[in-house]
Amino acid sequence: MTTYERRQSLMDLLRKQPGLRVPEIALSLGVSEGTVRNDFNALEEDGHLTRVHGGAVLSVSSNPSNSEFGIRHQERSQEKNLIGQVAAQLVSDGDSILLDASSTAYYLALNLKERSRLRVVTNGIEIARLLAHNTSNTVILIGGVVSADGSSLTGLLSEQIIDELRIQKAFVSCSGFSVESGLTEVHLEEAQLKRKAIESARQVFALVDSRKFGHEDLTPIARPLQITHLFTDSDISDEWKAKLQLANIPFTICKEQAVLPK
Amino acid sequence: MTTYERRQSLMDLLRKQPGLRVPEIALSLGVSEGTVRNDFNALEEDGHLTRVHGGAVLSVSSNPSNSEFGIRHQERSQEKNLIGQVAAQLVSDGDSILLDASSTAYYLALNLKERSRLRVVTNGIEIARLLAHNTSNTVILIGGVVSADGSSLTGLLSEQIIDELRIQKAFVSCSGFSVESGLTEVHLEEAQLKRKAIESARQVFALVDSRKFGHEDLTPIARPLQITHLFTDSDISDEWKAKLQLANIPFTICKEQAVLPK
DNA sequence: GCAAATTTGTTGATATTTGTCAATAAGCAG
DNA sequence: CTGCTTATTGACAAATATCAACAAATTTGC
Repeated sequence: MTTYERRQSLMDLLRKQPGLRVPEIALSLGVSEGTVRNDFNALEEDGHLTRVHGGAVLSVSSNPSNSEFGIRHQERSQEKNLIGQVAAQLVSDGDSILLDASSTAYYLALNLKERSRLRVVTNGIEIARLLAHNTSNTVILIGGVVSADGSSLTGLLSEQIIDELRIQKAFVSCSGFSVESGLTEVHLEEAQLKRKAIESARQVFALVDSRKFGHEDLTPIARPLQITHLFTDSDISDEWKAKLQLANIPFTICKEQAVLPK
Repeated sequence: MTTYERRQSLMDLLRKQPGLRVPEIALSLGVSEGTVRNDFNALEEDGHLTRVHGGAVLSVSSNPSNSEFGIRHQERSQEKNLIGQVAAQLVSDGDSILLDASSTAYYLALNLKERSRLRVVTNGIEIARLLAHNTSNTVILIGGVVSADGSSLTGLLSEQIIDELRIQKAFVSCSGFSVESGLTEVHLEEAQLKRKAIESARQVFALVDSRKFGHEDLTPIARPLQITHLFTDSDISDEWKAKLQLANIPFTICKEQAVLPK
């Protein structure tokens, strides 16, 4: 049995049962636990599954049962919140900004609570409600088809509206990033909207947590040159730092700046 | 059972009951209380639940039933729910319907949970999320400016979209009703949207709780003739019943004992 | 408001799981 | 066959999970 075949059958197994455990698989396939771990890690790298301590489960994106109401606010919340904190410093009272429906943008929005008179365009429902709560803001929610998790809006109906609005600063996330393709997105509809947004905005700020580096998804949404500045977290590898510098993409690594109290 | 599985089942449990207590869970899962605490804390860190002294509850963000943002469901909720129940009987699987952002329409939406393959157009955010949760539905949320209470969308951006959609049945509420002016609305932007909706819909169903009769507000949105059918509650006076009959407006009084197939 | 009861976070011990590393085996192009 | 890359394995150190015991913090009962 080749490596490829083994990994294929692992995925087949995983589709039939909720999770796999390293020792069991090693035993049933007659390979060492180390090999199973290698397989799991390789498959995770390619986005086919998600590792958990002791085994592996289907990755959240291909697991429909996991898509509960607005639940995407979990993974790497620490890092995303830091990115949000730092990016928020670019927004001043009265700015016209655009946020996509990503969870990173949500954390950014959380850090905009103190701002006033913002003019916000977004397709993220939670983001819209959060910022509309401050009555000095004007929040435009781009219309469209509601996603199953009730968190975002997409669709052709929305896009023409973006053309009619003057947006100073666009904050967009993505599902993948590479130096060659820039920002890439796995969801086609999201991608269309983001591309439109990036075109019409004066400045484009990319919110890219370190997990996204190296993944390259189907649809490119912004070439490296279109990115005004990129924000990421401190888990970024030195290798990627070098690559970003070489590609001449300005970036900021968002660290815990304040000393922990006590 | 792996850590992941255990935490997964904790979340499953939590969705079925309002809260979990540490000692009970420890006993029923056969782990120590310290482990349960670890689980709760980890799940809280990821935003899946909220810790309370002695246990855990579903976090506000993943709790669909929470209505932190001022939904004005309080007043006359009994009556509005009845109207919603009865009006829901007009909706069949696969229908194309329009709902406004009123609380009565929200109660109608609550009674549409069992329907499938609906095509829904609305400017009510809660309504959109509620119905989008059923993946067989297609829910279009009309874009626009988010109201301060985060419940509805209005604005010129939205209206052209309605023209492009074929809507069979429109369910609209209002803030006032008189035989002379028909439905009237106090909010100008809401009114514009509703007028547009009424124009383009095959059938128009007015959801008018009895308090609305006799109030006549600034902007007329539908003449009596445009109303296919009117739903109200049993608090309507005999005087108004007569007036409606005289004006030749078909109407239904929604009472408790209405069709209740057990 | 105080004391008892409960719950919590912490600590150290133990068991599992994980990543690393070097050695070996297997696959493959020339 | 030879040299090269990749895959696999066992050994071991680091990380993680669990547990029990205990002190600190919180809630409850009076």
